[in-house]
Amino acid sequence: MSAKRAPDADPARSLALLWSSHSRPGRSGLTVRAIIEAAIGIADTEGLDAVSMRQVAERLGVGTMSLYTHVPGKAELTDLMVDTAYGRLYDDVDAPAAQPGGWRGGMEFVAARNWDLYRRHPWMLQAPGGRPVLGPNAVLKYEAELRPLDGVGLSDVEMDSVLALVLTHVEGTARLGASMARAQQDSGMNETEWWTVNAPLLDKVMDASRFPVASRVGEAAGREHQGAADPAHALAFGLARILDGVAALIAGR
Amino acid sequence: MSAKRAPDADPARSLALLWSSHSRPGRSGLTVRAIIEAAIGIADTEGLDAVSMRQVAERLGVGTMSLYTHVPGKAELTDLMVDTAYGRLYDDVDAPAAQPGGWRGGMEFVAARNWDLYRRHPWMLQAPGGRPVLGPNAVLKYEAELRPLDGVGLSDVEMDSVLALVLTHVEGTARLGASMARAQQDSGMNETEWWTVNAPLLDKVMDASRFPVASRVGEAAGREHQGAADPAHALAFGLARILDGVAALIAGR
DNA sequence: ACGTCGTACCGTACAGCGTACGGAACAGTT
DNA sequence: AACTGTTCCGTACGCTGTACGGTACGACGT
Repeated sequence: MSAKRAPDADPARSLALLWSSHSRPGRSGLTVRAIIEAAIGIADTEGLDAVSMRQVAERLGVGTMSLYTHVPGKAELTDLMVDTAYGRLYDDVDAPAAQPGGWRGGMEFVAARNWDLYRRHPWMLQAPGGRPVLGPNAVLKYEAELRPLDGVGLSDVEMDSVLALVLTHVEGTARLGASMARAQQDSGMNETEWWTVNAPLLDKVMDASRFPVASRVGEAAGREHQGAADPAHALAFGLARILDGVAALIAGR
Repeated sequence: MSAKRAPDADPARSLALLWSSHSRPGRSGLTVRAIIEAAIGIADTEGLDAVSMRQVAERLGVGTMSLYTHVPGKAELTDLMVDTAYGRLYDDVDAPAAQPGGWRGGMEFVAARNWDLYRRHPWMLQAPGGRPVLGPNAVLKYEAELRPLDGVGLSDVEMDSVLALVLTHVEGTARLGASMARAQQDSGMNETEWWTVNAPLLDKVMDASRFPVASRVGEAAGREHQGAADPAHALAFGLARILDGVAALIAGR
C-alpha cells in the first residue's frame, strides 16, 4: 500500500526548493532556474502535456536524468513553474492598491491581471492541484492583492474571503476560455462554424419541446455570444455582480 | 504537424455516442453503459488517474482492445462519464424550481446539489476540458437549473449569465476542496497538523515584515478556518455575495 | 443445412511517459 | 597525488493509449 499511486508534489520538498536561492552549483551550468524557464517555454507554446522531462532536457541540451539532480520530480517542477509565473503578475506590490477607484478599482485590476496571466499561460489551469503553491511569488501576490481591501470596512477574514471569491471567479472563467480556445484550435473550426455544422444533428436528436427554457435561453445566449459561451462576457458580468455583492456587505454595517 | 498532440475528444463522435441508445450489440454482453459504469466506479474510489483502458477492461473481464469496439477512445469515454454523472443530479426537472425561497432558494439548491456532486465525484474536476459535454443529461441539467430564474425579471441572456456565474463559483470552490482533501489524504496529515509542522520553516524563510497585510490576514483566516482555506465557508460566503449582487441587478429595474 | 459476410473480440506491438538504479567523470580538500 | 563527494547521465522497468491484423462468432441468403 505505497503512496506512489498519486504522484503529487511533496509539499515540504517543494517548499524548500521554492524558497532556496536557485544558485548554480553544477559544472555544466545547469540551474533550477534554467529548468523552470525551459519547462515554461514548452508549456506556453505546446501546452502542459508536451512538458516531459525528456523534452525539457533536450531543450537544455542535457541528459534527461540530470534534471533529477536539481529537481525532485515533475510534480515539484510544476509547482516551481506556477510560482515563477506568479512572479510576472505585478511590477510593484502596491500596483493593485495604487489603482484608482478604491477597493473596487483595485479588485478589477487584480481580476484583469489574473485574467491576462491565464491567457498567456493557459497551462496553469491544467496543472493538477495538490496543496496550493505557497512560494515567494505566491505570497507576494497575496500581499499585493489584499492591500486594496485593507481598511475599507472588512474584517481580516472577510478580506481573505473576498479575494478568494474574485480569484476563483477569474480562474473559472479563464478555464472556460482556455478550453474553448483549445477546442477551437484542434478542431480547426471556430465556435460559430462548429455550431452551424453540428446544430442539425443536435436538433434531430434532442426534442426542443422537452427543454423549453433551455432551448429558448440557449438560443438567445448563443446569438448574443456568437457561440456556446463568451468567457470575456462571463468574466465582466460575474465580476460586476460579485463586487456589487461585496459593496452591499460593506455598506450594510 | 498532425493533430495528435492534444488527445482531446472528437466532439462529433462524442455527440453521436452521447445521444445514441447504448443498446447491447455485442455477443459477450459488453455495453457502452457497462464500460461507463466501470470507469466511474474506478474513478470514484481511486481517482481519474487510475482509470486506464486496461483497468476498465480488467474490471469487466474483457480484453483491453474490446473497449474500442464500443468507444472511440479514452477522451470520449471521459465525456460519457461526465454526462452520466450529471444524470444523478436531479430526480425531477422541476426540483430546483420547486424549492422554496423563489429564485434565490432555487439557486442555493442548485449550488448545494452541484457541490454534493463534486464531493461524490471529485474526478469530474480533473477531467480535462475540451468543448463542454452537451449530452442529454447536461441539457436536462441546464433546463432544470434555468427554470428557477425564469420570469423573475432577468433577460434570457442574463439568465444564462447568472447560472454560469453560480456554477463557476461552485466548481471553483469544489476544486479547492478536492485538492485539499487529496493533499490531506496522501500526506497523512490534516491541515492543522501540516501547518504546525511546516510553519517554523516558513517563518524562518519568509520575512513577515515584508508582507504585513498578508501575514496579518493570513493568520486571522488560518485561525478562523483551521487551515489555509475552508472550502465550505468559501462556497457559502461567495454564494451569498453573488446572489446579493444578482438581487441588486433584478431590483435595479 | 450450408456457405458467406459483417462485425465483435482481442493479442501483439510501438512510441512515449516518469523515474529507480548504478556507473562514470569531474571538483575540491587533504 | 589520492581520496571524497557531487554532478551527470545511459539503461531499464512498468505503465500509458491505441494502431493493426487475425480469429471466431451470429445472422442471413440460398
